[in-house]
Amino acid sequence: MTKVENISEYLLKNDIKPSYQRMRVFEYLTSKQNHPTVDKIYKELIKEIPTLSKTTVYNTLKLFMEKGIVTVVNIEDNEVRYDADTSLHGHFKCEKCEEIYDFKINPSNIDYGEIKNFKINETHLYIKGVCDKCK
Amino acid sequence: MTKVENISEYLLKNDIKPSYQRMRVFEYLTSKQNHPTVDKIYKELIKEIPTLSKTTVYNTLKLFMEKGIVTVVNIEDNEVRYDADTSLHGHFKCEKCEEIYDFKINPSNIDYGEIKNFKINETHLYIKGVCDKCK
DNA sequence: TATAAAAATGTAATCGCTACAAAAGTATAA
DNA sequence: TTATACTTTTGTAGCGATTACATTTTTATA
Repeated sequence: MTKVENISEYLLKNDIKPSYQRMRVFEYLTSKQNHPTVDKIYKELIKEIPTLSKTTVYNTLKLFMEKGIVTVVNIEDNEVRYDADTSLHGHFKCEKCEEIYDFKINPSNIDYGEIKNFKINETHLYIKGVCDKCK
Repeated sequence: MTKVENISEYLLKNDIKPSYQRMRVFEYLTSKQNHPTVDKIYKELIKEIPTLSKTTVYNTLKLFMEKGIVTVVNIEDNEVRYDADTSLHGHFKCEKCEEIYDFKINPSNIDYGEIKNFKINETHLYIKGVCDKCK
């Protein structure tokens, strides 16, 4: 995604009041490319924001989702990850090192088959396998 | 997928003892094309198998997954669905009627971008939008 | 500075799923 | 058949992620 230079402005532009917690959560999402879980975000940020509540992280992510600046990454059925890159791209999860890689998708190469005429709002592609390092 | 004519044989072929409960769960998965949740399977089957336990449904699906005859459909982050069609295909979920449609994918049309050289074990594509009926 | 509104926090409750032990069913050998 | 071991099913208890909700804190406004 295009780098967000000024988080405060970016949130305002998306109709979100830039509170301290919201800015820190968004900053965490954009600076790390690890598609973190709620728990990961909470555990990292509480190191620097000792009063942070997990509920705040949940509330914040819910708001970000509603405003469309964050998407969910559903790769495993027992963990929900979040991604501040809302542009079309795929996710690859290595079954060995558990790393998640982003990869580009050429929109014109997507094969919508018999649902061509449906109205398409979101496209999600994820792949599991073994990455180059672990092969 | 190619229709499973004889469930008992199909399970045996996949190294699964065809108990009554297992056959009924598998039959439900193949006869309905609704990609059911555990709860849906349980609630439907208990009408005819009054002693059925939800744990059995969980155990059975876990076994089917391990043996590779069932895959998970992760479209929503708060519900896990199951699919007895393990061949490559996409899922479309209508945001209005909530129906899930299968659609064919041409494997050669998948754009693996910069992860071409990774070892690919599973490919999942799902799309959200509005179906023809609801447009 | 007072008041109202918004956001953050902490606790309790809910729900899906799993762990585990007991009961029921199945296969095997004498 | 009967005894024994093994597998499967069942029910209960427990765990962990998420949500609901009331309270506290912060921010905005008059």
